[in-house]
Amino acid sequence: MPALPYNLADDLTELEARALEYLMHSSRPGFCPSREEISRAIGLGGRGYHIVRLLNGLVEKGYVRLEPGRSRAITVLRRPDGRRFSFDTVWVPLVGQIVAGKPLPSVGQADNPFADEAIELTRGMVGGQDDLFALRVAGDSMIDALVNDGDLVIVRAMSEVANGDMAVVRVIGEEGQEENTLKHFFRHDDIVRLQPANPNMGPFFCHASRVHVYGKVVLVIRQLG
Amino acid sequence: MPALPYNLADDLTELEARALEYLMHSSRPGFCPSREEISRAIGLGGRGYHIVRLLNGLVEKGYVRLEPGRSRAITVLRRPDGRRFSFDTVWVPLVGQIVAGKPLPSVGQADNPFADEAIELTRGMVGGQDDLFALRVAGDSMIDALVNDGDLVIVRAMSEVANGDMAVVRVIGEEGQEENTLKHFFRHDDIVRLQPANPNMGPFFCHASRVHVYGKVVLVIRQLG
DNA sequence: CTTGACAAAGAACGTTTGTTCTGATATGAT
DNA sequence: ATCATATCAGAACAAACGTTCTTTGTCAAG
Repeated sequence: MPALPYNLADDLTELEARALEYLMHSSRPGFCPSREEISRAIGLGGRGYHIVRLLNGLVEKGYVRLEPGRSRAITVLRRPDGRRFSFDTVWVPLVGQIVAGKPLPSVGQADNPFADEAIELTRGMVGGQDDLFALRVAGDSMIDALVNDGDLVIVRAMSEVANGDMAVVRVIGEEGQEENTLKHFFRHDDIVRLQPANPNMGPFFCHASRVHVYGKVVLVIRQLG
Repeated sequence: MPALPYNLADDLTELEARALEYLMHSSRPGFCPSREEISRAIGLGGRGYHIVRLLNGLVEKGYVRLEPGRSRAITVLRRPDGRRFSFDTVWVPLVGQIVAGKPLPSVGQADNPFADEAIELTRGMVGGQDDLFALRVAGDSMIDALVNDGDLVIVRAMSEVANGDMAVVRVIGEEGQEENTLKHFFRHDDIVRLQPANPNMGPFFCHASRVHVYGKVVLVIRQLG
């Protein structure tokens, strides 16, 4: 039995902890173990009264819930260390790339090669937030936001963000050129200050009418390997 | 029947789509519907041959998987719009902070204030990898790796990494001082080249005996919102 | 109207599952 | 050694489950 990566709550017996561990790691949609399977998994046999007592113990201590009258219906509520357990994931559509010089693709655009892709995240990572979309960063033009080529940026779509939020914005320059960036957003009356995440770099100021906000950056994910 | 928030794949019949919709939204760890429940949910009755045909259709089209010989064992593979669907998550223990000047905490250390924490990630994000642990970055000393204060670094524990991998390493200086960094790792005979992720910064060379590898960085996560 | 094709529902059957009762084994106190 | 207690395992039973066969109903073509 390998060491667990966390401390066990002290109200669990050895067998209860093993059963809970097994349930937590094996239970998924489409795979709900029966009592005999639990019994075998923790080194016991059969499906006799000992399993009934073991599961009742876990129920009374608040670790699992049994659906009465259903087979294979055991829901884990808390982990063996007592912390809440959930299995919630959300799918975030990958709407396209973010490139410094090009406009952002819109959701549901017909000719978007990314339209079919989506990123699966745990709900714990994005909170209960709605209106999320993902962008793949192309090029190293946003390196001052500590975001590099290939990184994923999860954005909550909103037209106005709070001061200090990291925002995906489009800046229209004096000569009409346009650029997307990721910056900390501060607005003082009609002047917007865009502050790079890299503390070694200075801010950029411009008039609010020249800044279009796509949304607030919720998460940056860099997959390396 | 309310409108679905996406377009249905055109290889699904009306009933197949309804059944898949029900499976996708009801299936969770601890709740796996039986065939009769599916039948009732889509407005039919009983558990006769029509349900067998319906499920076989979904299997043949690649939308679900049935575990042979198990009851209530239907895994959704694709959503009704054809996009991939999974619910797999893994828990990665957060073993502590990574600070430039301090040694890395070890897993299961008794006085570790992070010992109870863990990060839930989707399996798609880390592949099928094992021996993962998470570190919280403290301070901005690793900004040349595009990693800032508060970021989460998911590491696969290994004592040797391949050339080019982003690695968590400990460098022992000439005067005995030690430092943790995140760098791209290259080894040429006994000389190790540590290359910052930021292309604007130059490499660092040192003897292999002065570099201790903790593992390979698999994922960097920055939560902002 | 008749026929054939198809889908849904019901019946029959063997297996699985959960529950409960009972027996076997181990442990500890006296 | 004896007894009480606790725990695991097996047997018995009823309900649930999946499979297969059969029946019923619907619809379109001839």
